[in-house]
Amino acid sequence: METVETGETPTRLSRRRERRKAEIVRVAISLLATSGYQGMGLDDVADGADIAKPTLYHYFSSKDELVSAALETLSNNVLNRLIAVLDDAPGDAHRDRLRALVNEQIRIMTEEYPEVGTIFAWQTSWPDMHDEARKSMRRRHDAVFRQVVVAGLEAGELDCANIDVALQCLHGIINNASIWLSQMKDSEQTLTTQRDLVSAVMRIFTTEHS
Amino acid sequence: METVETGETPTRLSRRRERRKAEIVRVAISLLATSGYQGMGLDDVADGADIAKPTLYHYFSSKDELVSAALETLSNNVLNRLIAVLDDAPGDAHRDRLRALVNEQIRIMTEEYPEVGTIFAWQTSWPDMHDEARKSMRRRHDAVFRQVVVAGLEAGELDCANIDVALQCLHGIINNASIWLSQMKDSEQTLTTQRDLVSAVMRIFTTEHS
Amino acid sequence: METVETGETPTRLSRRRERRKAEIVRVAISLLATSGYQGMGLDDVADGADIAKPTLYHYFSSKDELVSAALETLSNNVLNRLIAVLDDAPGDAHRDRLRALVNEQIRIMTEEYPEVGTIFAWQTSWPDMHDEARKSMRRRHDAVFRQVVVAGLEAGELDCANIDVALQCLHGIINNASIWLSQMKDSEQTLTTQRDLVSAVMRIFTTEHS
Amino acid sequence: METVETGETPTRLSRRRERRKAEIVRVAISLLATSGYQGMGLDDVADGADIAKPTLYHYFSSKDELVSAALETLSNNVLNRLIAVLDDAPGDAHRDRLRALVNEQIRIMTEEYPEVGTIFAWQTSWPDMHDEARKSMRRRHDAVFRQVVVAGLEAGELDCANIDVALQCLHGIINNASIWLSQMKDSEQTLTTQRDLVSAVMRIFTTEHS
DNA sequence: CATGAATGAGGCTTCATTCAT
DNA sequence: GATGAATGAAGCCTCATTCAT
Repeated sequence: METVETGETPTRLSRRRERRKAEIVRVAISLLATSGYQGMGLDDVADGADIAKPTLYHYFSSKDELVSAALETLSNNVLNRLIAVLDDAPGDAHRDRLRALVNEQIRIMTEEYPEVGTIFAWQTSWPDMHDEARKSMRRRHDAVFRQVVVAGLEAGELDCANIDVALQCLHGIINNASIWLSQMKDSEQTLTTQRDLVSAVMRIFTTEHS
Repeated sequence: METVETGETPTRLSRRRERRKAEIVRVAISLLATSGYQGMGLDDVADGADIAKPTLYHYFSSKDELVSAALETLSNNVLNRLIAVLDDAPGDAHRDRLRALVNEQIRIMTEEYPEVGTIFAWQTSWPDMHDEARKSMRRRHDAVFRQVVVAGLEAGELDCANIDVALQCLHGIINNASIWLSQMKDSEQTLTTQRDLVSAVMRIFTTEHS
Repeated sequence: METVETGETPTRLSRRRERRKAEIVRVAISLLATSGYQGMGLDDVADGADIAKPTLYHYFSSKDELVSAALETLSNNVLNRLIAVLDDAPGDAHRDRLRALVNEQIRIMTEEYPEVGTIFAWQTSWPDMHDEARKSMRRRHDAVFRQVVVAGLEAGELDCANIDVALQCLHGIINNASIWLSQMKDSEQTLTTQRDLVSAVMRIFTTEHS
Repeated sequence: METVETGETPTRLSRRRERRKAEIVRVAISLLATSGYQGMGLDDVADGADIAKPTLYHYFSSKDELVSAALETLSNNVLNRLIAVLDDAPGDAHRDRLRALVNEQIRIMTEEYPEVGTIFAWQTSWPDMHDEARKSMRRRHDAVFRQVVVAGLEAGELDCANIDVALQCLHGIINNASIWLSQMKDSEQTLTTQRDLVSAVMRIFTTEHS
């Protein structure tokens, strides 16, 4: 949950370094989401993290390394929350587990990372060097959902003609919904919309509807 | 093929100017889609149109004016194709008309504008100046689909709990699918996938499935 | 009074060419005065003369040639008017002739060329190539005044310690007054000020004052 | 020697910053005078200050901000020197004080700022943004001279028909003389000319001459 | 460790000038 | 002769990055 490469110096007061790093990454994720790769200026990152621009280079050797760290952190946080949902309800019906996953994903996007969809969208305009990281994220993210869908299909609880297409639809809906939902002012309406959204997604995977 | 602002001088070889303008806009649309607003450099536009950079200023007085023209051309082309589909089959069942719309939209995105989804996506990082154009495009685009869905709901042919949510899902699926589909190599698989995609979308609007 | 290099083709309907040239030069003089050498864009000149920019090159082979023509026309017009004043009153007292010269110069600057002072001011920022023309203009201009002053000094009508210094003062006063006067709104005040200005200049050349 | 905005951090080697800033401003003043606003290129400023062009932006956020600083520095330096002259001889006769002022102004223009006249001349072609600064400079500059002249008129030591006209003449003479004088090679002649110049100016304000 | 200073590369835009029609 | 089209050079400004303190 901290950063990945810990382990060398178990614990020391260089924890401060990790805290700073995490703060910088947090700002970077936010800027990446709102402004895109080209729009994220190191000036803005430094401002947001309350440090001077050259100080960034004590933590990340280049803009692209910072971006990589941001992508990785973002991936891990999202995946961890999704996996936690599955762990919390290991015995549920597959249909309910899928519903829970979708619901959690939507909550992540409205509450914590309103912008994550724009980062991992298929979209290009990112340097090639990050393609692998973004593809990997999408793959791992897809695997979480796919595993539940496959089990549901085998158990006869779910039903869709083409699982690849169905999962693409799922990702499309979720990515698109992220910013749309986070722009709603009325919080009650937001909740209602979220519920309807989950239902709409479930339609893609089920024949009879609740 | 559809340049705007024609009609003033139906004259002769100033057609060349319009052709050049259209070519520049074409390159701009492509770059906007692949690289985003910030990533679209006038150098690249000029290169793509085989002219020198300052020559761009004979046709567009600034980068933003070129971008505006690109957005407008893109909007008009897409909307015209969708409307043409509706006009071609005015008497069909609403369900079939919706299916035709979705199908056409997907074809637009795979054949002509593989990237249109990324331009009109909710995403930010565009100068405020273009917000209105992008919102307007989404609004008009949504209206085409909504009108068919509303008619279908009233006729009892379609059925969805929340029309706003359903349409958002539709747009999300389509936007997301655009680049995904255009990256497929095998053209037969592409066709199959398109068909499955349309079916998946239709699930959101219908209770019994064909 | 037309342009200088006439004489080859005595008269023809290529008079049109000369008229165009004169119009262009007129616009150029105005822009040179209000915007300076760097500020005078050929776009503006073409606009002001109601022709297209490349058409300028049919009349002047470069910006600098146009500028040269402008300087020459300006010089000639001003000098011609000053000489005409002297010719009109050949027998007057030298003091009165000087007063008439100063008065005419001020009228030129307020009525016809409000900006001429800024062009021939000592100021630099002009390409070297025009230095000679500007120096020559100043020399010829100075000669007109100097000739009267010298005659006045010899006749004992005028009196100044250093004729070079006195003439420099005269030019400085006149150049500076040009834009100052032309900014006055009240035309009666303008007249009064002009009269006082002439008196002030005369003080430099006379011991007893009228 | 007089940098503005000191006092905040009376600290140590951030003095270097102020020195650099002053150096840049010095170069800018010189270029503004010799080349005008449009002629002053940031390339030249950077060359003159022996730094790279982007480095300028560490000190001034735009060309216009640099120009503003240059105008302000120039104004302050000139006014301070003039006021110092008045302070040095507070008890002198008004006529002598005026003579001292004129003398000092001429020395400023020949020794330190040969070009100041061309910057604050009435001339246009400057962006509107600097109009206020230039007008303000002329106003404050005029006030210094006017105050002495008014006192001299009231005391009966000076005499001129129209004080506004007389002061305009003074400024015109001084501005015009600046570059003229600074082009003289022979330093003895320069001194003689300066003295004669002061005498000529004094004629405008006095009836009997020394 | 932290930062002010510095900069090469690149981005948008303007301008005087040439070329083809 | 007149003009729309085209462009190389230059101008102002930004940004990721390095260096010295």
